[in-house]
Amino acid sequence: MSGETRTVPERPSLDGLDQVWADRWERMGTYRYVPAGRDEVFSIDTPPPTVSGSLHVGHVFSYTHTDIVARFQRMCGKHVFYPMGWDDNGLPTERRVQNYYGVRCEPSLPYVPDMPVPDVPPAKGAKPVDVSRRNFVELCERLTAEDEQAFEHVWRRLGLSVDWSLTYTTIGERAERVSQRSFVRLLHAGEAYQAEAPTLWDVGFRTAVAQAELEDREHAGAWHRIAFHAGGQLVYVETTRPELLPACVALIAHPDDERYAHLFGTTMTTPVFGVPVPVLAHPAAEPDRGAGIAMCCTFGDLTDVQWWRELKLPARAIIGRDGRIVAQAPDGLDSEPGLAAYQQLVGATVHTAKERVVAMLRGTGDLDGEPTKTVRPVKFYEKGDKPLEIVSSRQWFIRSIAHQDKLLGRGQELTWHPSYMRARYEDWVRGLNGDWLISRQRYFGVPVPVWYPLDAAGDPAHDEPIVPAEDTLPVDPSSACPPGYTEDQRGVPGGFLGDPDVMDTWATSSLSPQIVCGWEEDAERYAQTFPMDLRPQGHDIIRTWLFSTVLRAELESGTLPWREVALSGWILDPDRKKMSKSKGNVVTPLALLEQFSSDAVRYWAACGRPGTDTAFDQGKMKIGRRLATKLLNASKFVLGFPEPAATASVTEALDWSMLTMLDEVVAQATTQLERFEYTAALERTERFFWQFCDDYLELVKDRAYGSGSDSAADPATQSARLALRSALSVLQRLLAPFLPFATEEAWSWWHNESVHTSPWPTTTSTAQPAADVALAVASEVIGAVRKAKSDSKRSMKHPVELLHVHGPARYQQLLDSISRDLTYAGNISEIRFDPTDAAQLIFDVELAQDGPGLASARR
RNA sequence: GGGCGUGUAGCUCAGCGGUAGAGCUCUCGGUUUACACCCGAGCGGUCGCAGGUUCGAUCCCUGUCACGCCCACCA
Repeated sequence: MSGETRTVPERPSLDGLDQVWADRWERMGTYRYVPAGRDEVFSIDTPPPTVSGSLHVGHVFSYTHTDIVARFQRMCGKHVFYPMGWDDNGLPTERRVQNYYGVRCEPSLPYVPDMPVPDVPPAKGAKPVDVSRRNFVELCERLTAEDEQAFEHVWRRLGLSVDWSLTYTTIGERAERVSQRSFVRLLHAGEAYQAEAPTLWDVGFRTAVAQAELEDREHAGAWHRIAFHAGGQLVYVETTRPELLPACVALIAHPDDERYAHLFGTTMTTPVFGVPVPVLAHPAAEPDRGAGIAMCCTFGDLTDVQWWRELKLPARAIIGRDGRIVAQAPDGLDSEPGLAAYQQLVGATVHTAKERVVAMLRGTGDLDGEPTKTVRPVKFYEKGDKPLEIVSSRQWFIRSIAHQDKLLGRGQELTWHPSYMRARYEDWVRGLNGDWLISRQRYFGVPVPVWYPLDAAGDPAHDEPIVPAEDTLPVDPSSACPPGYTEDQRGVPGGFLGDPDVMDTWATSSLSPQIVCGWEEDAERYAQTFPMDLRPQGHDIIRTWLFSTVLRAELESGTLPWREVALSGWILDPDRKKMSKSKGNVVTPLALLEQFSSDAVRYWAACGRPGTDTAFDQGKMKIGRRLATKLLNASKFVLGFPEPAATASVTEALDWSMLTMLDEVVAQATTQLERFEYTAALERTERFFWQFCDDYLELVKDRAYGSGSDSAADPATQSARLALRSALSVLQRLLAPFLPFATEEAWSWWHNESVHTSPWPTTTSTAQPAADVALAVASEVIGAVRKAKSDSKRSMKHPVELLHVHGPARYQQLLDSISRDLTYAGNISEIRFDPTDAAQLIFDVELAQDGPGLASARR
């Protein structure tokens, strides 16, 4: 026995149920994972929300979808493995900690044990306080722990049926160990490697970023038409980045472009800086763009990188990691006036350098006309606020290009909800243009677990990394020593150096299945839960989280990480715009849950199908609240009738009919939930439930009360009572995944155990022939009677003298069998049936004479 | 430029080969002891547009327009 039966209240209410049941579920361990064989387990790879602020309605929306499926599977007898995770790793946390505590990470500083927590909020206008990396990480952990508590509170209140004892984080010890172990193995397998290469670089965060984290933004710029020289000959090039002129290594036009064909193979000189550069042909040059001839710089964009690589051009990098022009003039720029010009740019930002170069071009007369303003898409790091530069640096990569075909195959094996989302994954995999860059020049993340020996000159041997043994993980090479070295050898010639980088968040969160399933640490659990059953996630992170998780599982175990993936849509505000904080239209989830009740908010969420963007709609929440309240009232009403006798059986056509219809609802809802069509399952169940309340309950009331003196013995009364309770039991369970609080409350009025661990209803009724239409016909009759009364503006209680029914003879017997219920529900004195040739039933309703006499309705 | 999705009642959406559906809104009516956080009835649509297939098309095909999203291009 896991709970106490609660009594049916005088006036059932939703208010307060959320808290009562959330607490009780925790106490009773209702959602605790109970280990079982793989076939009996349903494991869910929950997306760990980023803990850098607060949850919003979009989270509530998508996590509810997963919970509905989890609850359904649990009731179907599955041992549901449903953990929650927190993504506290990475840049969003760093940024938040910087602002919240007013600190900045300075890796060169020593660790200060027991450092006092900075004042919160920091004094206005105060300069950020520099703290060591380890102290910075401690502050990150401190702040995320607070946020995680707040998040958990919301999730419990929403009624997510997660097992909180399984909670993981993406920066906890276990996650770090898994992340580093996988990295070390990939390194040994040759699937992880480092390379010095041009990489996309965010100058604000001063870190490399991956292809998957890019986004295009409209950025204002201007076309500059500048002259290149060869003897007396001029060629005009149009560029939006004149500041890169000193980084120019070639001029490039399309091989078929006759305008420039005569120049291919010749050399021209850059204006101002006087550097000779070759004129080359390459098919990536587009004759229609600008002047048709491009200035290739190292590096202005990815096309420059392509040309540089394929045409084996020299590197003349001029932009440093801080986004400023580096002091060292590039090779090839060696003329007196060229160097003098370059000196004026050193230390300048890209923006300032551009102005200065333009001024110089004006000075030498090499700027043709005035710059013409333009707005064009420019690549940004999705979390950054300055355009990305391309900087050459040493970085770690995981091979993905080599596995493209295999990854496409995995995409085919995976079941997608909705199925068309597969196309996005395939587009992404086909469009990969490089391996996955996983190293980041940041602090709060899982460290790259390698050291490098230092040679006699103190230079690191990057191609001979010292890799830790797996049983020593996790390690932080910035504080731990490699085997065979002592700490005093750190950074000295002949000693060692730790890799200063951390791995990108996705490099760890892509291992969420391995982290939660106990990979390499709990063989039993791993066998029970991996590969997992379901990955729910947003469609916006197919190219990041979904892709990278598939890749990691492929590399680690040669399998898919899960069987199915369910993509949720966006929440749109009522103006059909995506809801976002910046627009100020975000409502806090807790306020909604309090205002409408958790069940009501869940109902709204359940109305959004997988992959479909859904409007934020408080009207839907009101309807959900109405449904939940109705369930309480209807349950109270049904349970108010005496229990059916032990010998009771369903004997009446109307009761049979209702139960037969309900059977069909069960069958459909079950199939739909198995297919993640929870919206359809809810709609189907809800529609039946309202017919059950509006028509069946009204029809059967009198019979269930038992009007005669010996009512309890009347089989018809017993039939009604039995049918009512049977239907109620099924309906409460069908609605349980959607409205866990109201259903649990109403279920507790007559059961000891939780509805959420009760078996999902099955189709069991032994329907009698022709009984299946009785309720439909009865509803039709009642509808006609109600319409007649409504048309003559009478109360529904108003007596009907005569109900005259015309129609096919086969309805005679059916009408007889339900006439008792009909006469009560419609307050009808007499029902007369006349067989006719008509295909349908026709009703003449004769109201009692107390004013305007006869009304009739035809249906 | 490529791909995907969506266009059905004022609103939110279901239906996807056989006489247009639900809820909300609106109008009218109802002190019916499960529920006024309620109940009943009604108004409301050439199913984006144009062709085609079919006995028959909202549903299938082709084209087209509009909106949204993803990807690519970014000299």
